[in-house]
Amino acid sequence: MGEHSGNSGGGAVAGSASPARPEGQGGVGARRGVRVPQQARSRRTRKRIVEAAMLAFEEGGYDETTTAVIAKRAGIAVGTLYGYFQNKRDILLEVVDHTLGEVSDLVVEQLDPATWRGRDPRDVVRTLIDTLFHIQTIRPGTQRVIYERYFKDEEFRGLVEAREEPVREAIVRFLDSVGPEHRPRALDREAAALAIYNAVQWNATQAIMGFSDDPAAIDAAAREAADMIERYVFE
Amino acid sequence: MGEHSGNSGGGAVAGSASPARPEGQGGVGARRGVRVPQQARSRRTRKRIVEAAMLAFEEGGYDETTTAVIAKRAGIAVGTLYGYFQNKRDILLEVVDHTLGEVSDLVVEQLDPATWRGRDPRDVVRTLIDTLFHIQTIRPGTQRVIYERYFKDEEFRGLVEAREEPVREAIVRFLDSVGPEHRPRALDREAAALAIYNAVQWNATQAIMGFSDDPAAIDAAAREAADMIERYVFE
Amino acid sequence: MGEHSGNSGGGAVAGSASPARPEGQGGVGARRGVRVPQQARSRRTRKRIVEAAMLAFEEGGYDETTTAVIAKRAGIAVGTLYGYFQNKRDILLEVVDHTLGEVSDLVVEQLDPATWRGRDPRDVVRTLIDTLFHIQTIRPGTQRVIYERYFKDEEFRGLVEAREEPVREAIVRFLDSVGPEHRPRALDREAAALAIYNAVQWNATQAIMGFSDDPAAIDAAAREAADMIERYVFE
Amino acid sequence: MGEHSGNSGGGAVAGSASPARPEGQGGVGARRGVRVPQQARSRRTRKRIVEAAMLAFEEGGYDETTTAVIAKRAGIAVGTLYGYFQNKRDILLEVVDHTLGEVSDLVVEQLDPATWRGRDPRDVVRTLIDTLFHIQTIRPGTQRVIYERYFKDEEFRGLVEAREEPVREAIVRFLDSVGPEHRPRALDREAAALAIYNAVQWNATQAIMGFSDDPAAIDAAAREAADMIERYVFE
DNA sequence: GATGAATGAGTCTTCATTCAT
DNA sequence: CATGAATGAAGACTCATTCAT
Repeated sequence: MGEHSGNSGGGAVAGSASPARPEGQGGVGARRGVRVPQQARSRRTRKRIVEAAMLAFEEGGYDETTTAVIAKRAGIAVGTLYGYFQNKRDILLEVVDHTLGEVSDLVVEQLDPATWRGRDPRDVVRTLIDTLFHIQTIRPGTQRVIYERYFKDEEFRGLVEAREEPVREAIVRFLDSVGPEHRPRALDREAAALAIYNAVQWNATQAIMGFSDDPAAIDAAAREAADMIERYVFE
Repeated sequence: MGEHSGNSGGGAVAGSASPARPEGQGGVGARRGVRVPQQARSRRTRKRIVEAAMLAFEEGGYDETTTAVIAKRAGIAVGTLYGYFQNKRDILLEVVDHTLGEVSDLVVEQLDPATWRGRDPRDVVRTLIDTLFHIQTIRPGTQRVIYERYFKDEEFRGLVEAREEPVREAIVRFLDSVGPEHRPRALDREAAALAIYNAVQWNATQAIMGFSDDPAAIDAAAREAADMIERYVFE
Repeated sequence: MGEHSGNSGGGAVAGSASPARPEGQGGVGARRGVRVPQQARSRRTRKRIVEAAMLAFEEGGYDETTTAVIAKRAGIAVGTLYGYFQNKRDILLEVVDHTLGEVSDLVVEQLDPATWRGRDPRDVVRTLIDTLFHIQTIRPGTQRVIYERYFKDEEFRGLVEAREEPVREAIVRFLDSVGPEHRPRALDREAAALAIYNAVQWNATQAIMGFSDDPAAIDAAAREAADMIERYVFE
Repeated sequence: MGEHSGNSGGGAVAGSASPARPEGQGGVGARRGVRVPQQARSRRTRKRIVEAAMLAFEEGGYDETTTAVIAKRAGIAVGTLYGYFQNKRDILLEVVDHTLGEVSDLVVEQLDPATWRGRDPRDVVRTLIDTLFHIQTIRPGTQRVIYERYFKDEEFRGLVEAREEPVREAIVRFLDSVGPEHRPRALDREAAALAIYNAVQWNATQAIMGFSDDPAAIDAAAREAADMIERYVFE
């Protein structure tokens, strides 16, 4: 449950995020020598790479982080990197996938319908907004990298969106859970969830990135966003 | 009024956007060797650079556009570029400043209070949202570049935010114009304007970038956003 | 007779082709850690390596073929490769030795004097040329590799020449078999054989590589070459 | 006449040898920033690059010569190299084109029909063979490189063949010049020229590369080749 | 002021070979 | 003997910036 769903194993991204280059499989080798880790040591190395890269990207951004730095942080040689990943971008893909996986799991967990049965729906909205704000504070550097690459790399964007989907679905479930007695009007749940997600996400991002040193300001922004969503949902 | 306010002259960005490196130099504000164009030809050259860069960034993104390409498009030599701008980033700064200036002017104009006096406030909200959506369609490539650099470069972000301020102020004025008879509750106008701006902006961006080929989907997203804001403002 | 003479066993090249680095080691001729296979399985593994390398070089060339690919094709680990061969080049040496061994055997067999006794000498020349042309069609990729390395690697060249010698000797025997009644003049058999071999070889190579898709053109080239050699030998 | 025809100027190869990548021309720039030298200094730099590369390839081969070495020999920075050539291979292309151009000019000049009018045709054959042998001694290292790349690179091969054509044509003219009174039979001039060229070329290459230290052996090989060609042509 | 040739540090990536398990 | 993860030197190429003409 703590372990984010999907990508369990390690190579999920390589498999799912790059379907564009099928690479026949039949020929010489599966993905030009990229190790499919089966041994314990191998798994550990892969993990170290991802962790090193995560920290490095977090601190320095993607472009600014060289493969050499990642390798050094992971305590391995550059070449070893390329035994596990096709290229630098693929490392980023996995790092982001992993990070968003964690985030997604967290949200889905926190928005678990079971926890809000019987509670005041308005309270639940606050929880939702808090959660959406909170996840932006996790690895802000990585969030920055995400925005940086989001519009530059179609595949990257697809990956991010795939990871955001469970969150949007959780919002849909949340909307469903709000009894009609509280919702005076019909809503296109999907469209509403998307609108809510987008609205809150960018308000959160701006608050976190802009007022990182002023928790009160962040809170205020969260409250304003909650206000907006409440009225949207309940009135 | 058509000419976007501020930066009138050309070097405004260089002066205002880079306060981090004051570089006292001369009283005139001239940076090391960077020409402050006074002659007509010089002004024209500067303009050509900015226009060439704008197109190039729009089409290819910032990192992908080399100074050589900008120069070629501007019909000048690379070296000449550096007679007008300290470095590539400063060109971007000016391009973005210029673009956002246009955008800002457009919004402020379209949201001119004079036009909405007497109209149904809900109509005005639609207009607002339409406008905020619309401006994202102007030079989408440049918008992409903005997101790409936004969190990478503090100064860049400051510049963008400075250009967004008039828009937020227009929203404030708009809120003011909605008579209390339509607003059942008190609003922190500033906070609300920010929340609205952020909410609409990201919904618009996602819609534009994601459904660029499906105007109906964009419209639907705009309507959903309008719905959200309406309830937020009027209920 | 099917099995090409020499190199029967597997390590012949390693022993004979590398006299440059004597490396006394043991009396057996074992090079540093390189296994001299005596066990059946070992011999089979070595064979698989050579076969895998042969195919890989044939398809992709020498430089382009990585040791990893060879290993994978052979169904073994990279490390295992180095249990049988000192380095990649030594594998090539053996591959080429093996290939040229087959070629050489084939030529010697086809030019077997017994078969041409009594036949029209001119016919025999055609046979000779046909054979020399034909052998170029066997594994053309490997032929390409040979030309590629021929002048880059002294030892390699020595190996190739050693394998070509039986062919030149067969030509000498062939010349001898042409009764003086058909040869109006004296010939330095060795020199003539070399001249013939070189002349035909390059004409064949050019024809095969250049007109690989046009058998008629290859035939024409072969006829022209035969013409040349006939006049040279018989007039 | 001394200056080899074609490629006079410097960029001929870039234009003629790479028609495979047309590069629309309309777009951003002609050949991604490759300088089209117009200024004197530029022309000199280009020449220095080609000369440095020629020497480097001659001494060390193509693969073994790094772009850094070429640059250092040329007394310039690596980047400068790429201002004149798209990549390392293109430098080779020009070097080889240049070298073969010289060779070709030399042959054509030496085989100038005017010089052999009235002379004993057999003498002329000797001259021909001598010339064909002689040209192999010019920059043998470059010849080696040619063989090394010849079958690895289609475009490269095309370039070489284009440069060999004038030589083959000269041989055709030579055959024409041999009066029918000396040629007892009809010859397909084109086919014969090719056969002759191939035959002599490889005999020469082998002699030069193999007996580089033994002029007598080279002479002997040349005589044998001459013998072969004479009989082919005259009998 | 304009030009555009020159610079060179900096990047990613490859791959033959080794060696701990 | 086999394995395959790890190594790391090496190389081609880029591009913002400078500066001699």
